[in-house]
Amino acid sequence: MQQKTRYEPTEVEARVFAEWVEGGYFHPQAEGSPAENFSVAIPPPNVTGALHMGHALNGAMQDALVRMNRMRGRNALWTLGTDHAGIATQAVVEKMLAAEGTSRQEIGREAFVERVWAWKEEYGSRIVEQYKRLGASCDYENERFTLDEGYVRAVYRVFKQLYDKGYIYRDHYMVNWDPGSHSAISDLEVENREVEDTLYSIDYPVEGSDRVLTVATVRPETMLADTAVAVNPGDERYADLVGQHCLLPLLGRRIPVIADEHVDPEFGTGALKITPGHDPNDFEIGRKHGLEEIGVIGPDGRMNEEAGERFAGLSAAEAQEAVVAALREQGRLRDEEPYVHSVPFSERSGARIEPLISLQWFCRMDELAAPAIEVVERDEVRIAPERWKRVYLEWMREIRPWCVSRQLWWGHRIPVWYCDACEETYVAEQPPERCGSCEGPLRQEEDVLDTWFSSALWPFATLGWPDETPQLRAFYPTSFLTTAREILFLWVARMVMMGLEFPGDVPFRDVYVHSVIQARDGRRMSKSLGTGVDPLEEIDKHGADALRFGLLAMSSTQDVRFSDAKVQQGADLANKLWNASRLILLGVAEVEAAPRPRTVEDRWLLSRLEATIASVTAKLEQYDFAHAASEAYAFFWSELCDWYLEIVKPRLYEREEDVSATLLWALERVLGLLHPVMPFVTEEIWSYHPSRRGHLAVHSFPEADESLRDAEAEAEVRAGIELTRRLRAWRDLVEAPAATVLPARAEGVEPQEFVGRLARFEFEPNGGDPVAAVGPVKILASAAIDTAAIEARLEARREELRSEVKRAEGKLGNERFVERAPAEVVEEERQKLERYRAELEELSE
RNA sequence: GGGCGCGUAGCUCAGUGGGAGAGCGCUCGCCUCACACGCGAGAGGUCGCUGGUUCGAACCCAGCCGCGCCCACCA
Repeated sequence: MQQKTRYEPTEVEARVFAEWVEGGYFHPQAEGSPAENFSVAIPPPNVTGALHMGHALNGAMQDALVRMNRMRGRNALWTLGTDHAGIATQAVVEKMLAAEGTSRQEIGREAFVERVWAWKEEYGSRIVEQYKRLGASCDYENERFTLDEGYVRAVYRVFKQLYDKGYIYRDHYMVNWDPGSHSAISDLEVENREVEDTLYSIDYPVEGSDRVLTVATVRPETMLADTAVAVNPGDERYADLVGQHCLLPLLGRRIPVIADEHVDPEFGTGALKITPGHDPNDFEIGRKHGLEEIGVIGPDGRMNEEAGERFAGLSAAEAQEAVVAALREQGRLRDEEPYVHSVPFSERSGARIEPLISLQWFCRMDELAAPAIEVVERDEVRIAPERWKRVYLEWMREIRPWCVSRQLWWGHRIPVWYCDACEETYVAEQPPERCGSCEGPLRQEEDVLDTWFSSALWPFATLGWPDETPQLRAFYPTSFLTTAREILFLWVARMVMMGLEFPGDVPFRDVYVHSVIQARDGRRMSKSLGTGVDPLEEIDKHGADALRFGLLAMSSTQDVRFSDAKVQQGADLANKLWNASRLILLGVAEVEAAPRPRTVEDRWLLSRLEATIASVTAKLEQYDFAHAASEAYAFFWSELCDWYLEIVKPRLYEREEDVSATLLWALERVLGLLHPVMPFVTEEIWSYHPSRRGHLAVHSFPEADESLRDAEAEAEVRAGIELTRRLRAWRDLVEAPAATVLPARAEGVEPQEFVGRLARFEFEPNGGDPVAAVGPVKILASAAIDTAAIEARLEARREELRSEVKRAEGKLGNERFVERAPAEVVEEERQKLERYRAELEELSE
């Protein structure tokens, strides 16, 4: 420590982390109640994932709270694990197969799933290792995976029970078909983008008449699946046509003209083609009117035989061209114009969603949502910032059935078995041997469950549910959850519903929706845009503590741009901590750390320290990480280092025992206070502290001692600091050489000893004539002072004072202010005015 | 279409009713025996615009302009 004037994080972090793990500090005893303990279930990152800035921020927040609570002596559990991430993981392995010139279809389901497991064993722990780099104090002894054995059991139990309650059912229904991943996806995985398409107007002849109904569409190829034309029931233009039929161009199918409120008479011609098989709105209308549902586009995105010989086999895009050409040929194409509208795309594969009807498994949500709404309304689950509470509630109140099946191979294969012989369906946690009715063989459902179905169970499945484990008793409900707002519905809401339905209690007490860290230029961080900032690179360059401090300091309730300056600030703070600690630890006498105030400055420092502890702690508890970090920084840097250490240096050099004890005490408390934010550097410094009995990670967290607060000392030292500043500014102004000690004489109150020392003034009782006055200090003539500059300085100060006097006079001259403002505000203003006038008078002498 | 958020110093952001702040950057002076990743001193803002409420508005209200996000079934 003696020689190292720089803190080198890379030399420290891996070693310190290993010590923590060896100490077993991250694996708490499963004892006590959830109210006494503290637990967090990490938002499980995808196994395919690499640590990105969102993980790092999220992790820094969780770790700060987990560490603080662990230091407070609570059993603190931070459950770690990964999500099998169906589509993403399957895509990675499919890509590998493609590179080998094969495909999953070629090798078959069983071999494919084996390949994915092999991939997982080899690469799946990458992100876990990356969390360690961050210093995350997760329970690495009990890492979970959403497809591990116990977890699968929980998933099957949940599926079975929801099925038995009648919530889970199978239906032919309109789904978002993702041609990219060849699977249905949920509404929440669809993003709408503005796209310019062509809006085609097509004439549909009315049967037995020479009239036509003109409909508009951006998807003319879907007309092949039209089963009606709809108009608004109040639309007089078409009132007589309702109940009649149109003849579908190209195919000649007879389709009814129906009336439905959904149709906007103002849009286009007021006539709408109805395609229940390929449009979500039309599907609803179709079901309402009992229309036939025809599918002309298959899961492969190609036209099927229903589209007719002429179009079958074409891709949808090709079919569009062909249909338009055919319509034009027949003179049915009335108009085409460019049209900008929003179009659904898959967030997973990026492909344009093909709405189509298919046989899927759904989960009815109304019954599950009701209690999940109540607990949030009653603040049994608190959502912060407050505005997200409303967003959550509004979404929950309009919740729709959840399509839980996915046409993938990687995931929880749906625990349903069919008997082809007698058409029985079995839903079970364990595979049934054979059909109970006909003894025939059973065939398991091919589809797997939506990844989010299993993530929804995360807080309790990781604790051993459905078994009544000690872990579940000790740590469920978990204490809090930090999350990005984009998964509020996808994940958070579903955990609340499942938690209430299965273990029977909320999954967490507090939800903190954190800000999004954008790229430096304000765009979103994204791999594909190349705008991402790699947290591991930042850790390599500046250390994990620096990144953690930076992220917490830049975090906010609103989105913020990634700030290199804040990370640098964190690195600087680590270095400053190191060097201030060197000064203290290498300089102190051999004494016990204890508050031993001898001077007013000691009392000031202790008072400020306790105030800071109280404030920073309160901010951490309120998830106000940014202010917690910057307040701790400001106290340590400015008050402790810039002022107190400079003030007590002479006493420290003499190895005075009082100041030694006080400094050791203050250092211990500062290290403890900062440990949740910067665990590595504080732990490293602690290893040199004479009070050390064990690791800082499990040392007690400082609790503010109100008895050390001292308003008088604070005021007195504040005045001394202010005077020192003014004296320094004065010497800068007259360009006195930095090293020269200037003569001065104090009049009235004698300033504290440190004022002269830190401002480099020597106070003499006598001496010559004063050339200037700074507060109670008369500065005496000396060769080092440029007298011409003094007058300029005086005049500048007088000007400042005149303007202040004028401002205060104006305010106090306002009768209504004096009458209506609170008395103490008016009094304060009066005192200021007096002070300014006095100083002005003094300077004008 | 509905909702939410934001516009404060050159940059990134705090500040939600009583004299405009931080970090970085910039200027000047310092290698003062913990730290030059440092120390000291400064310069720099019509607080998006317009009205209103108030003794008093960056802060509350209304409207407008600009930016971002979420939700939504107008072809």
